[in-house]
Amino acid sequence: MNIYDIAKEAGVSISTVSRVLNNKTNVRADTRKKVELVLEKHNYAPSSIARGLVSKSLDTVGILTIDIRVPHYAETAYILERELYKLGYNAILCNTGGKPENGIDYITTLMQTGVRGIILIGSVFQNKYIETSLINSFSNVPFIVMNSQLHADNIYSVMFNQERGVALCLDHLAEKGHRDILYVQDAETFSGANKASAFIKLSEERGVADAASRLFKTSRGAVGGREVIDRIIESGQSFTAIVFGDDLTAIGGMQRLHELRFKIPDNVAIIGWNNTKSSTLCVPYLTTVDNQNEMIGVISVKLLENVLAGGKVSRNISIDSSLIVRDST
Amino acid sequence: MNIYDIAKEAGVSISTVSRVLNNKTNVRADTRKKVELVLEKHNYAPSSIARGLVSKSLDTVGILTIDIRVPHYAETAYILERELYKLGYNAILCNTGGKPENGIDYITTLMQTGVRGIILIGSVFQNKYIETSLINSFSNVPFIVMNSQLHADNIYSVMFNQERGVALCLDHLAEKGHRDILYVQDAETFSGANKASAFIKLSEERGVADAASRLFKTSRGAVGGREVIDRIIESGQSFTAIVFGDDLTAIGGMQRLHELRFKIPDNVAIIGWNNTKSSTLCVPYLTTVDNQNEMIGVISVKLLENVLAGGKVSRNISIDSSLIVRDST
DNA sequence: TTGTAGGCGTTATCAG
DNA sequence: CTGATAACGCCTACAA
Repeated sequence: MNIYDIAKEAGVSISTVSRVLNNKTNVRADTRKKVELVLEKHNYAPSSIARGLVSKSLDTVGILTIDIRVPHYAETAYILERELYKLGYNAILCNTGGKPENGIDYITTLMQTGVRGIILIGSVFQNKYIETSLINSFSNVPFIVMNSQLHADNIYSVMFNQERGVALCLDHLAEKGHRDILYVQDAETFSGANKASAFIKLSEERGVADAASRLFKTSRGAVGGREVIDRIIESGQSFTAIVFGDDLTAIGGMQRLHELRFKIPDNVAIIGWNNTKSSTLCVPYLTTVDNQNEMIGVISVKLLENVLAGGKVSRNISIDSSLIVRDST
Repeated sequence: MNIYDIAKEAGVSISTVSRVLNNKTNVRADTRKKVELVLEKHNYAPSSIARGLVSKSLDTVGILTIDIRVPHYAETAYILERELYKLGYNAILCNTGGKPENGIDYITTLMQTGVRGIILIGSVFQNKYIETSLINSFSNVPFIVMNSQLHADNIYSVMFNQERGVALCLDHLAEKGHRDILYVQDAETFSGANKASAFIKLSEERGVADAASRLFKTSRGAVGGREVIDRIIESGQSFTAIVFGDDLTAIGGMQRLHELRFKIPDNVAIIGWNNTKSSTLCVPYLTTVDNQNEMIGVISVKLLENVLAGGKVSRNISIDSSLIVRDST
């Protein structure tokens, strides 16, 4: 069934059918009715592909993530997909595995298929070379970057205010009487580095002498969390509280501390990040930074919508947060 | 840049360019070379949309899931996306939220956009009405159903052998000396019901009197797990081991049991299901049924590939599993 | 208000 | 082996 079949059966031309299909105003009421009847009778839906050939794009948006299996990313992808669908867009999922070359490959394919825009969940790309390559090659499609920052005319970013999150942690811990606070960075991403440098900066503002020595790095996840605890203890660095870059890493850390006979929160206070499901699956329940996932997702899609509508938009949006206090502090 | 521009620059006709683009054999070597040079020079990629207009489909596959935030589904979606991409297909993500009407809506849209096939992760649909509607409306696209069963000419299913999984649990627990084994069903899905009835059947085969009374139901997740423990105890039903339909539910159950001063595995043995990340984030580490997620995903895509290639395929594939024994039993 | 004709970028058919 | 030319299904001037 195509537009010609409908036109023939309704006794009108294809232009008229097209007008009805696209809710144009210049159609006489009874003509419209006549066409609509046929449309409904056959449950007709126009071919997106043929439409796309004219508009040079499909109603799709690419979602790039490093790995949808990471709960935090899945959460975001869910929100994005839901919001996009409300607007009539389908979401194309891409897992880059953290490899820039995969990302480039995906973006190339996405462009070829005529996506309306591309949303990056987190730091899919991390170096200037790729950034520039993006700028030069794909300037005709808007990119929304969540929690990361890239610079080009067609790039817009929605960021969680990491520094504010770190400040909340430090203030909360200070209130609880903690002086020796460590930070564990578990990702070399933009936001990971951001949090770490905020920690150093804010610690020093609060009078900590050599804050950089209170920063430890590890890999994200329970294993990384366990492993870094051993290294911290080995280092001889004193501590009564540890802030982790992600809940899972924090949980791994808690496990290891537990094995080493530390009591949480009596001997050590622990704060996680992202307010994931896991943070209430562990014992004790984890105090964590709410990353405003829902809000960032909704705003990202809204931003894309505005950009596509050609309206004036702000290029960088920053979103504040709160600390969710539970039993680990 | 389109095929005409390339043709002009290479000094050939668009037909020849098309032939080169599609690796047809009937092109003289030097002609091919000439065209390829221009192609590379401009980094040319043909429009998928225009291609789609001819082939009436795009290189996309719809992935329908209830909720990508469920770790088990995210895991599956990741595998599917990866395998599909290897084959040159983009994955369109759809979260139905468990509502059949959403599912219908998504499928309608997907058809309109010309997907090559649709893969359902789990029981997205659950009643005969919708099943029939599917059959009638969308018979021109193959559906791959994972861990659920629907009947129509264009439906193929890849199933984890639930009954075998339950058998492994019962045998393992029997070996550990357990007689009073309960099963907690945490989903009214096809596979959920499947496991539950397998439990009853196998228990009775093993000489349990009123196995049905040893089946409890709750909602999936930690909260459901906690809640069902209270009901079990209230019921007065004796037990020394509990098998849960999902890890998260099992973890909730363990938490509650812990609060009630039960020792795991000394007083109660616990088995989860799906071998999720969470199963090694809890204390004690959870014994769980490996659901062969990876295998099922790979095979599902392979099956779709074969169907699309028009080859002979088996309509129902069943996959066996193993029990991962950890500290909770 | 309605209809006709051309174009969107490919692939496929059929001559040459 | 290569090149016209006609689809594919829709949208959009432009004409009536």
